Amino acid sequence: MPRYNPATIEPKWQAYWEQHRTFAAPRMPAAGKPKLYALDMFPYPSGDGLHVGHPEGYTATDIVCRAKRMQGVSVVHPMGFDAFGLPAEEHAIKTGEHPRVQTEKNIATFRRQLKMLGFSYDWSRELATTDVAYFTWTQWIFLTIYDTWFDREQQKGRPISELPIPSHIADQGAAAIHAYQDEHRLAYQTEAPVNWCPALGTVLANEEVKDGKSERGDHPVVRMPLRQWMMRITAYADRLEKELEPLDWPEGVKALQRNWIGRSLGAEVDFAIRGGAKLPARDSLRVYTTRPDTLFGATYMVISPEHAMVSTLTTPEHKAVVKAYCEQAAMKSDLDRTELAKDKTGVFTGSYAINPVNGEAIPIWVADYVLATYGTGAIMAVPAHDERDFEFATKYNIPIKQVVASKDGEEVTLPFCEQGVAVNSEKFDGLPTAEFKKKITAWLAEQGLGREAVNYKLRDWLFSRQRFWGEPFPLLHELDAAGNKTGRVVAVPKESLPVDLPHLDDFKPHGRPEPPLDKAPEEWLYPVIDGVRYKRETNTMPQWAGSCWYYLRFLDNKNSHAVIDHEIEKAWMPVDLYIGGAEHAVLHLLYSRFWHKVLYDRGVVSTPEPFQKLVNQGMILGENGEKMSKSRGNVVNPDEVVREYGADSLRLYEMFMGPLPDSKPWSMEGVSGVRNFLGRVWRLIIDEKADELCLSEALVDDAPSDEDLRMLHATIRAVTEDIDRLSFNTAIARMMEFVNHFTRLDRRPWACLQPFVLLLSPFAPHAAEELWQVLGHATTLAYEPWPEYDEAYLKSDTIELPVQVNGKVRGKVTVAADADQLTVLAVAKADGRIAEYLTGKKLVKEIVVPGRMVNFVVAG
RNA sequence: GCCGGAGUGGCGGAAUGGCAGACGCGCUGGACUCAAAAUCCAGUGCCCGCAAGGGCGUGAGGGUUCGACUCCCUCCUCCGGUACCA
Repeated sequence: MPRYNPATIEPKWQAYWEQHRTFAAPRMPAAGKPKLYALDMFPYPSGDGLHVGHPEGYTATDIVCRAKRMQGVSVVHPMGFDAFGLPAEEHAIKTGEHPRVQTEKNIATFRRQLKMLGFSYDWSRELATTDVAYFTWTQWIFLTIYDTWFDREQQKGRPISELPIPSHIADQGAAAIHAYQDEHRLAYQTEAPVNWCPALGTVLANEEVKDGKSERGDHPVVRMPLRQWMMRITAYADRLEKELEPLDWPEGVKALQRNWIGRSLGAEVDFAIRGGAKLPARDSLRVYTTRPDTLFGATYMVISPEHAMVSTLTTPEHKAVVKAYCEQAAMKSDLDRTELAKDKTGVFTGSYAINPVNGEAIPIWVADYVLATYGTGAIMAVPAHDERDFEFATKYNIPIKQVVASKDGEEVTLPFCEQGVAVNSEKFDGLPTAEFKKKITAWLAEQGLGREAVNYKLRDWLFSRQRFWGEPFPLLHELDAAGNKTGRVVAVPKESLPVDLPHLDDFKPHGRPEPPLDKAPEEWLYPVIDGVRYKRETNTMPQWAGSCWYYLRFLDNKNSHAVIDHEIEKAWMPVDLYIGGAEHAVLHLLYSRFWHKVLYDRGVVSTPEPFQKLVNQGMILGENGEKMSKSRGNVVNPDEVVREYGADSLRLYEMFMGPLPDSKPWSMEGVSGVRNFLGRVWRLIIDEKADELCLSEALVDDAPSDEDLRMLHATIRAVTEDIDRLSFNTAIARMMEFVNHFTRLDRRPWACLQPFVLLLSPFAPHAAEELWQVLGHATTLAYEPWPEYDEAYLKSDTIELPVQVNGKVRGKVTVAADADQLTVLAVAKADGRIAEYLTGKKLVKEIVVPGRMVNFVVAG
């Protein structure tokens, strides 16, 4: 009867924890105690339910939280749902059911599954990004960002009311001032291309488009510009890069972020224009280059098809060709312009630019290998020292002029893109690249022809979506008497939030590229305030919005007066441990950091960074070593694992598979292995053959032997340290050794087994609680003091040392643990086999590593 | 191409300058049983050997060191990310 049966004990303890609110975290960390904010990346509640990948990171944080509570730390460990998302909206389009219905269902499934796994979340802090009470504050933060401009001098976001207004603007009156402010806000409007699918009557996300066709239905998709909201994340590029440095994050993730931000240092150079039909002499073309030292090798210029000067630079005889080329380029998607079109194309404009360093006239081309959105959208092309320019110049027979030679004077094959020394560069010849860059940049600056410049790969963040199921923007567009937008945008006052989603009769696309909220009822869409008629903003926010700041709301999720209470924020932030998938290494973390920095600048939060320590769990692969997916048929369902083996086994197995950050394949036999371990733990303490649940007869009051104590204290130390290192697989291995040792004994000292149950409890909390109860305790072990180890028990009187001869182990000797080196050497030499190896040889060197080994180096 | 991570028994993995393979799976043998399951005990890198013992061995090659899975150099393979950013 009393076999280890997770199916009964797991629900029992889950109910106990819930009833006793065992894991409710205090509003503020306990005074005088250290705090721990341990956070899981909250899941998107998909219709498929929990995946076995989810509990991996969740178990890791849970183990840390449970151990830390027992170590007297104030712990907050919340969970919630990133619940906006496309699938619910698609379901709504198909069925007419409100996306909220499907979303709530999915959340209920996720919640049930998470509870089934026994995580010690404080469920009273639960939130979903789709809760109106939550997105009220998402909208509040949006308005704060909207109300902020970035002061470059102070490198800080400031209220728009503090934006200095130039007098020539102020002179033009209120409308001009308003427009000027709008240009400087961190949230601003622009025209940006979207993927419009006429057949589906909707705008598609990039990932919904495959080869210019819709993924669903394979209908043609066209790119068309649409009014969109952007976030000026580029203003924070420098800080986002620099403030990454001190964070305790994986180096790989930091590198990814740095790379994504892509800061580069170079120079802007102005090339005067010559030969254009109607060009005044002062006109010039500005380029950005990271290699100003190659200026003497510039043999042509390229502007992107979207460059503002395309038409002015095109001479009449080239007009038709250039126009055709630009139109064609506009049709291409980003993908077509990069991957699919490795072959470079371009057309000559008919104009020439004057190279400022040598006065040479060089042709200006239009080519789509130059991006409008990077640098100035124009380049000086140096085919000898740039692969792309080399390819282009070769194709169009443009001269290639070498201006950098290798440092060692060896011949180089062009294009030569490394650093070297200058040649064919007049008075600069012989200068090493780095030095030349500095000199020429200074010279250009002196001449007023250029200046040092920094550029970023990072682009501003396209923040609007043409979707229903997202947070509405709390913004109004003023309308004139004719019902047209005046261009003036007004924020909904923060006191009037939330702006809830309107009722729609159905969710079918209305067939226009404008967002679905354009279908909203008049009374929602056209509010009248103080006699002025407005149209609401109908774009909605992207899924990122809700996940950008949820870590703050967890700390004060019921607050109806503020995003978060200051005192609470100060006391709990930052997040001390953040665990989640590597797929969020760039965007989620970057966006979140950006919002956090704005909130920091605006005094809402007190730390410059939200996440102090970050860990990415590895991917769990299918039994065949491939990525788990329905199509591969190798998906493991956590419900089934729990039914068959129990939640404790699932938790333990996922931690035992290997190091947390590694990818590792699933193995049901492995699950069965840890299930077996839990059975052994059970039998260590419980009499399985008795009719009633009672302690094993082997459990006795005997004083533990030295060996028992050594095992216990070694286990305490290893498990404690391994939890701190997040090295859960080795912690479990050490507990298995403990169990192997004591299983062999038919008299098992109580004094050793009881602390062991506490060590096990963060990993297999249900089994541990049950054992703890059988051991005679009336309440949960969740706050029992964590066992401490005593060095004294770890020491042994004698130790066995391997003895090497020339680095090969040839014997072992036993010596007193505190034996000095001479004694150790003497004992080692006296050993029969070692003596054999030493006789007749010349002893060159003797090495003793105290407590580790002895090595004799012999010759001859 | 570039950036990041990883290559160790039949398998998952351990050891971050000091006995390679902890722990688990699998496999083999034994105990218990009428038998099986369950459980418990023992063994298990490869090669030679009855054994004692010896040789080989951490993707490949080189180097540093008394000693290298671990540090350095060159290269190969796999996984993940990214790609005309001038």
